[in-house]
Amino acid sequence: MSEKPDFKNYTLVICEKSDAAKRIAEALGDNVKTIEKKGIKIYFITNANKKYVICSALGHLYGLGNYRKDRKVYPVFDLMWLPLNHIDKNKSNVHDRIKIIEELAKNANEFVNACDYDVEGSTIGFNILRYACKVNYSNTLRAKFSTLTKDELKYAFKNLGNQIDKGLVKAGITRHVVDYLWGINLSRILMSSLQHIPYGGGVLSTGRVQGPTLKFIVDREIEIRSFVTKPYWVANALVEYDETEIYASYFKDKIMKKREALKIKEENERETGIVKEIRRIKVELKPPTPFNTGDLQKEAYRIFKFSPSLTLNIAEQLYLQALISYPRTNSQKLPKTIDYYKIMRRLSEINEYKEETEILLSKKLVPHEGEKDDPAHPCIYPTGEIEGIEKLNERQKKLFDLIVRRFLAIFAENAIMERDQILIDVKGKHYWKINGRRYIHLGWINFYKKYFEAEEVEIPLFKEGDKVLLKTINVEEKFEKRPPRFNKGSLLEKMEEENLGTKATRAEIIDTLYKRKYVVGESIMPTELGFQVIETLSKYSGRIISVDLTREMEKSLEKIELEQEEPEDVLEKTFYFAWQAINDLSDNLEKIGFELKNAMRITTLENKTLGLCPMCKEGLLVIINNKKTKKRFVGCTNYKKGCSFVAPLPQKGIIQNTGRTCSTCGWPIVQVRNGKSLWNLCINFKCPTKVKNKK
DNA sequence: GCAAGGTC
Repeated sequence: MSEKPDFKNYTLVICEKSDAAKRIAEALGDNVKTIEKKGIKIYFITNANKKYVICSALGHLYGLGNYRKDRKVYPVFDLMWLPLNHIDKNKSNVHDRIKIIEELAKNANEFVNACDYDVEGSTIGFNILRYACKVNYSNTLRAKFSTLTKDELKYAFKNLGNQIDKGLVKAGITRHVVDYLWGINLSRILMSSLQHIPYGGGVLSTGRVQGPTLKFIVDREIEIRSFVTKPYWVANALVEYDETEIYASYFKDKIMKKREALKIKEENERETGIVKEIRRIKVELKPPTPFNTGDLQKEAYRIFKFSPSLTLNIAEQLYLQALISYPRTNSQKLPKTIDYYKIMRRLSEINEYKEETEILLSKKLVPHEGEKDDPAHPCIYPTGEIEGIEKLNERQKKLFDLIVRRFLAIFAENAIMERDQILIDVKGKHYWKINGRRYIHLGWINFYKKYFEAEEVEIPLFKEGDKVLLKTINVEEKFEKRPPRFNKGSLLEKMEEENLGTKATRAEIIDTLYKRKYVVGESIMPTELGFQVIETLSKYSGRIISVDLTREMEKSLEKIELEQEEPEDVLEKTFYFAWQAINDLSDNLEKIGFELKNAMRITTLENKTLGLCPMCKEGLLVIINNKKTKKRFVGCTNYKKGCSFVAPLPQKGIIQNTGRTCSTCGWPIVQVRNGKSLWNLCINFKCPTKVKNKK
C-alpha cells in the first residue's frame, strides 16, 4: 500500500460484502481512513492499541471446478476450489479482489473471518483465508454476530473466537461438493445420451433443487389431467328468530347426491325447528411466535402482497441499517442475551409505538417463542436502533412496522375468544347449525390489530327449546376444484415450504427450467421433454428428483454443523449413490438418448405450433425459419392450398409458445425473451390493442 | 454446454 507504507502488523478483517465492511469499520473505531482500490473500499483503523484493516469479498470468491478441458467426460470426482474468475467468464472482477486481499495479507499478523455467521459465510471466509491470505484457518479468529449494530459488533470483536465455526465450514464444503457431484455428473450423462443420436445435442441439466422442482410441476400436471370433476351440494337456511333473520348451514357440509339435497329442501322449508343445544367454548389464543424468514415472508405476502424475495431484500436493507437482526434464520426464538427492556424503551421513543410499549414495559416481559431453532441465528427482531427510520422508503417502513408490532405482540397476553354453536333440530331428523364468535379479551391482538382482524360474528341470544322458523332453504351445486397449475409465485412458495434452494437461487432455478425447455407458460406446464426427463431419472435414479435427498442432506449437514457427523461419511455416501446412478444410466444410455431425443422433437414441434389459423380456420399456424434469408415468421400449414396467412416475428431473442390467444383479436400470443427482457407479444401487428405487454 | 450458493 503505497498510501500507507507504515501500516504493518495489523489485524486483517475479511467481510462478506462491502456494506458489512463499512458497518464493521464504523463500529471498530473513530479513526477510520478509507482507501479505494479498483472500486474496492479498504478501511484502515487505529484503535488505542490495535490496528485493523477491513476489506470485503463479494460473496463467494472461490468455487468448485477442475481444469480438465473435456467437458463431456464423466464421472467427475476430482474437484478443487478455484478462483471464480477461472470458472465463470463473467466473474473477471474477482481476480482484482483476490489480488488486493493477497496484498493486504502480507503485512497482517492476525486474521479475522467476519463474514455472515452461517454455513455459506463461514465457507466464504474460510476459502479466502486459506487461499488468498495463505494462512491456516486454525490460526485465525472468527467474529460472531447476528446484527450489524455497533454494540453487537463491538462485542463480537472483543470476544473473537478460535475454531468456533469449524462445523459450519465443514457443512459448507460438504454442501458444495454434494451439489457439484450430483449436478454436474447427472447433467453430463443426460447430455451424453444424446451424443449417440444423429443431430443430437442441446443442453440438459438436473440437480438437487432443479430435479425436485421440475417433479412438482410434472406431478401436478398428472394430477390435473387425471382429475375428474365431481359435483356436490350445500344447503343453507334463512332462519327467522325473534324478528331477526340469520343464516344456518346444514350439519353435513357436503351433500353428495342431488336427490338428497332436494329432499332436505322439501322437508325443511317453512318448518319450525327447535334450539336443541347451545355450546359455548372458550378458546385461548396464544400470541404469535417471533418471525423467522419464512414466517416473515408469508406474513408480508398476506398483508402487503410482497413477494418472498422482495421481503427478504427489504429485510436485508433493514439489517444493513442495523434496524433489525439478521433476516436469514429458521429460529422462532429470541436470543437469551438481549435486553428486551432496552429495546422496548428505545422503540417507545417512536410516537407510533409509545402507547403499546408503555403498557408492556409496566409488566414483566416474557416472550411467547416458537419451536423452531437455528444454530447460527436467533429470530428476526428489532434491534432497538432507531436512527434513520424517518429516511426509510415506504416498503421499508411497512416491513419494519410489521417486525416491530410482531415483536411487541409476542410479549402480550393471550386473547380469549368465545365460540357459540347453536344446534337446531327439525323433526328429530335434520340438524342445522349457527355459529357465532366474539372476543372477550383482545390481549396480543391489541398490539397486532393493524395486521390481524379480530372478526366477530354476532348472533341472537338463543335459549334451549326456543322455536325458530326456517323460512327458505337454498340448495347450491358446487364442484370439487381442479388443482391449479403452479405459477412462478406459487412454485416459489412450494419450494420454500419444502426447503428447496434459497431466496437468492429459487427464482433463478425456475428460469433454468424454462431455458432448458422443460416447462412453458405463465401457469407452468411441463413440456414433453420435462415429462421425459423426470420419467428417465425416476426410472434409473429416483433419488435425484426426490425431495428426500435434500431432506437427508439437510439432516446430515446439521449434524456436521454440530460436529456429530464427519463430512467424509456424507461424501462417501454421495460418491456411492452418484456412482450407482451413473452406472444405471450409462447401462441404458442409448435407450435414454432415443427417449429424450424424441421428447425434444415433440417439444420443439409443440413450441413451433401456435394453434388454429384465424384466416382459413383449417390449417395450423407454425413458426417458420427461412433457411435462405435466415429470417423467421409465422405461416399457415394450409399455405399450399391457398391460405395466405403470414405474420412477422421479431428476429432477435428466443420465442416461446404461450398457448394463449389475444383476447382482442384472437391471434396467438408468443413470449419473446431477449437477454433479460421478457414480453408477451400478440403476433397480429394490426391488433387494435397493439401494445407490448411488458412484464 | 453442466449444480447451487453467495453478492452486485
